[in-house]
Amino acid sequence: MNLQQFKFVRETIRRNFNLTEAARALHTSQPGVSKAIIELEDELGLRIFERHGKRLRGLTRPGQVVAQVIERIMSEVDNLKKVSDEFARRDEGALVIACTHTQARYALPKVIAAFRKQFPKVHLSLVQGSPAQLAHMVLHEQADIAVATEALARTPGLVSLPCYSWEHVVVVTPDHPLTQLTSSQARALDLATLAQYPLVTYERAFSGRTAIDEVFRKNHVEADIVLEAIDADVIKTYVELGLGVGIIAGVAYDPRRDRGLVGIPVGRLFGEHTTRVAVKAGAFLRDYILTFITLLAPELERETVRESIEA
Amino acid sequence: MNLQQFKFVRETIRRNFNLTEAARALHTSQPGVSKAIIELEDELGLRIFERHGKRLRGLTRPGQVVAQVIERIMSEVDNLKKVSDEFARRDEGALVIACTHTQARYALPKVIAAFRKQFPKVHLSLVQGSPAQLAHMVLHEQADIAVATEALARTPGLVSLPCYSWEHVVVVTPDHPLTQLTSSQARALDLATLAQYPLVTYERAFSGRTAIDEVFRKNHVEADIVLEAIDADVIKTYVELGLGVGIIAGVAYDPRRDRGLVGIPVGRLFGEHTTRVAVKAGAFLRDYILTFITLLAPELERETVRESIEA
DNA sequence: TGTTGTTACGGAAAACGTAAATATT
DNA sequence: AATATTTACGTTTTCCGTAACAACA
Repeated sequence: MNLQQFKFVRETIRRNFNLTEAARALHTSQPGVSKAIIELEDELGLRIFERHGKRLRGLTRPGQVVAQVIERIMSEVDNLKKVSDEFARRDEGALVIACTHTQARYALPKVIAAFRKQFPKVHLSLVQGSPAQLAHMVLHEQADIAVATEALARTPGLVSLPCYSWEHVVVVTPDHPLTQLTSSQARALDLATLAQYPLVTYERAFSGRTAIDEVFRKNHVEADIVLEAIDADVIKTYVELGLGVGIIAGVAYDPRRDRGLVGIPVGRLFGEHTTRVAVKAGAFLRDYILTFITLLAPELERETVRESIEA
Repeated sequence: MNLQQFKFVRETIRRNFNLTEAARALHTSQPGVSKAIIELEDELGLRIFERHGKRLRGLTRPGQVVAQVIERIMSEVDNLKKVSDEFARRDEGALVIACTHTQARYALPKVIAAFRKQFPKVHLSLVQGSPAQLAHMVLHEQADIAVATEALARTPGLVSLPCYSWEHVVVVTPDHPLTQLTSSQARALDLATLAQYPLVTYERAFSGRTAIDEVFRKNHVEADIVLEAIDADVIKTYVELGLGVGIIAGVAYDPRRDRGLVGIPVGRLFGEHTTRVAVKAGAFLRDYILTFITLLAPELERETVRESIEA
């Protein structure tokens, strides 16, 4: 039994039971992978892979259990590497942040600026995707942390912590009838009034869109969503074009920068949303990642974060 | 990086940083162990062990973290072996039960009889000790499960589940004044009455002795405990000798077998106690171990047990 | 001075890549 | 026929034990 065998098994599963691809991915020969796996199977006295003749097709029942354990072992081995990196070069390394457009464009800039000042040697990457994709990236160690409002909290295998809360805001062109509302009317802006206009907002699965739909549904108001986009910049562009009334995340509207638009605060009409940061459960957190999280969520104590992740 | 190195590091720590002993325990040469560890340290780019000249003295700060991760890795590797055993010979193997005397003598016989019928090929061992020792045995994989009333629930690293509840019973010789109580008086047998007599009961740390002390203390009654023992058989023997009044676990008194004694039920005078079964957190549970636990605690669902342990 | 850890060295074992054979789609 | 896996085999590397050396207590 050795780590090499585990690595081969893991990669073979990841490459859809194709030994050739697994071997290529690991820069080694295909027969070597085959042999190592067979030797492991022999040592354990069971078949890990289901074979149709010579083709690997999937995992046997014991194989499923073995694969789970191997996955955990390799994840700990990865942790070992991270630990050594951490002690060798405390303030150097890479940080891959998986986030939605909203986070990348509106919420993270300040945090990242502060982080860069503290850890100038850490190489930063921002990768974007849908919340479900972000969760997947962290789970598969393609990203260190994910920042989003949806999906993270209910993804098994992830540990997520609350960062900050926000509400939606309605944006319209300066000549739009809704701008004529008195401020007290605006505060009470109701769904029925809003639903008189065509709406432009987020795609399903982004930035509280599910909550928006839910609110309309619960109040039996039919909303006419003429355009969906995954980011507020696109939404704002089409609102400026007069396509309809925009509903975007509050953080995405800045009166100084968005001169062509008027923001109408709607309070918690569409609920209060909590953006969360997620990391892989059981992952070793390098010091600068911990720092990044505390910058993101200043309310959280450093030790609280570490404990929640390790538990 | 390889499993061999991990094994060496783990064993060296366990043998108090004595490479020579570690090598002996692993049936290999001492220079080999030394070299492997140094190579691992070089690869990780850090010293795991604190060295005074050439002597290993302890773990460095990074070493502590590394050791933790290695411990987890090796524990998963052990799981892998158990998994293969499980699938190779579902109903063969060994089951080491660590328990207190009370459990071994009074609670387990029925369970073990039932278990043997179901898994005749499993080799059973009963090892006894104080609850703290039992916890230690399971934690260090010298035993598969521990059964006891004390200590298990609050030992970190263990997962414990409730089996059954019991109360204490007072035992006296047939000619003892307490036998003259009417049954209604007996039901209300109070501490003050009891404390008029010398008492014989369990040692600290056994079978709810802490609860007994607590009850006397809280009620400001001075108890005269003339003899302490770790098991009910000893206690009963001395009660028969007339040394005093015995307080033992309810399961340990059987009117048919204990002819020389009279049992006086005292209800929950000394509290209600829950015997628990504990296994090491994260350990892979072989099928027959799971069965044994469900025999011990018939109230628990099989899947509930598995889930509590894996979580 | 006895005990413990590291370095040096050489034979044995295993790891791994190439080539060939075999099975699958 | 093309793709994929296993077997065979030989080279290269790593492993591991003995012996010698070095440093503690």
